[in-house]
Amino acid sequence: MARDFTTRKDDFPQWYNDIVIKADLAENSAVRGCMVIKPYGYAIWEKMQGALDKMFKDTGHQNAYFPLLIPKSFLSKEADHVEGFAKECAVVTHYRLKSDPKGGVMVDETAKLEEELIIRPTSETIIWNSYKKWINSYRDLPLLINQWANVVRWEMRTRLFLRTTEFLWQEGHTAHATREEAEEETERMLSVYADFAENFMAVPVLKGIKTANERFAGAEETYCIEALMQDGKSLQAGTSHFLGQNFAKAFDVKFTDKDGSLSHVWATSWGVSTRLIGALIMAHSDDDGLVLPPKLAPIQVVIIPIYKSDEELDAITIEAEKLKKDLEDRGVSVKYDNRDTQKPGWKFAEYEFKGVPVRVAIGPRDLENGTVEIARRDTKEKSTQQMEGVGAVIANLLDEIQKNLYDRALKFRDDNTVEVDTYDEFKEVISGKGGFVLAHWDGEAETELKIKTETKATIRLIPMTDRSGPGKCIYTGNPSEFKVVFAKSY
RNA sequence: CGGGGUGUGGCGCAGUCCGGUUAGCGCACCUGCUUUGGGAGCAGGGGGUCGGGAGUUCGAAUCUCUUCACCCCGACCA
Repeated sequence: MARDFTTRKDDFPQWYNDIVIKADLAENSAVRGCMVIKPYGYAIWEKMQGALDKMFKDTGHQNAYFPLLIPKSFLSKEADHVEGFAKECAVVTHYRLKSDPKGGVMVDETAKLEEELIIRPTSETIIWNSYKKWINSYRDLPLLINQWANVVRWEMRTRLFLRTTEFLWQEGHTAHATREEAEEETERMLSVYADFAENFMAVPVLKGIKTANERFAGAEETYCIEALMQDGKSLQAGTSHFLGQNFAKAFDVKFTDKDGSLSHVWATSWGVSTRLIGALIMAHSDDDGLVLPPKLAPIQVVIIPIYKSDEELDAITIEAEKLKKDLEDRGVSVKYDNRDTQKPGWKFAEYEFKGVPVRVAIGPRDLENGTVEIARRDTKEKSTQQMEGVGAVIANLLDEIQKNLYDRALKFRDDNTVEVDTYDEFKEVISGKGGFVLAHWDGEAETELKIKTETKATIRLIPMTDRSGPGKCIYTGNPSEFKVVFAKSY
């Protein structure tokens, strides 16, 4: 096969980019920093949405939709929040254009907005403005809302899926009567994300708490899941925030409790974005292209006929359609690619690059022998199977691939997670093969920043469980209760 | 916003230093024939305001000025 894209070893960022482009997931658009998500890439997002949406509904949430545009004054109601997002907000200042004498159109300065609108970087403020109206009594709680939306954050540097100016995500926003309930919700949704990452994306994740430096602007506590990519860098795959009463106070959202007392409600927010597609790519794909876990693959099985004459194709099509029906009855998504415009070899390469988990080839030899050729994408193994009963074999194989991808990613993470006790060891690992590095830290934001400046590594999370015993901070030597997880990150 | 780079058929590039027939190559595209179990071969064909503007010159993709766009590296981030 002619190699016309980069390998991971050669240039990991370029490899990533080549996969996104060549697998036809997305491309850069005419708008700087914004991408076009192409049908195949969007199909993956739709699979993610489908699974997540069900998990949200199963945990009692409902979908709603709030405006894209937020009055500028709303953002400034919560001090930390505005400080965190102000630098990356797109602002709408006018509502009309007029024709330009020099040609084209220009902003009509007479159509200046009374109050400027910002394009949502996140929706806490516009949502809490509504919640004020919706919540009066303990009977209105808990309020469990999710929205699927696009948001805009004016980033300086962008990368397809990983960081773009506009991106798609879901944001959950909940209100509760007590701190405990809100904290439970925060952790519940973190578990939902971890469950999704591991069981659908086949990506093992660490769950934990962010340090103050990495905390969401306006949150009291930020929980996260972090996944290790093949280049040894960590990617934040989802966040869940305990917002305390910050937004309730900022937007004056109070409720009357059973005993007649009036108090501010407790809040959470949580989100995952199209960035997950980037995580998927960097966790599983190889030098032959994209590798998709069956549960998120838009096409799980592709059937390719190999033939010389129309008669041969007709005979193969009968078998192929039978198999397709059999698989579809088992809930498997199948594409029978009988295009005469591309050759079999071309199709093999194409679907391989697009990460289709299982390929079935049927040719004249198979018709004679009552067999099919099956190739799995994850290991590149090929085998010949009896046509009889092959539907069940393929269904099992899909499960096996799903599991294999997870096991492989978990092994990679285990192989790339080390504990260190000295700063020298720490620097050696971080500047070397990377990965997750567990080390003692004294809990000071300043220490974390110094380590970041010197090594580019940050604390990805503070473990919630599986904590080590006490020790001394690798940087300052001050006492530390347990080790935290460092890594370079996306 | 600093530093670097690139703009030439749909995509990727050569040509630019040192100006000179009709601006070339690969891929893709179209037609025909042969092919089809890992990106087929041969033959023929179509497609370009050389990013825009101004200038120098007998003559500009090439030199000068100007302008626009995009990419990469840094500060910020799901």
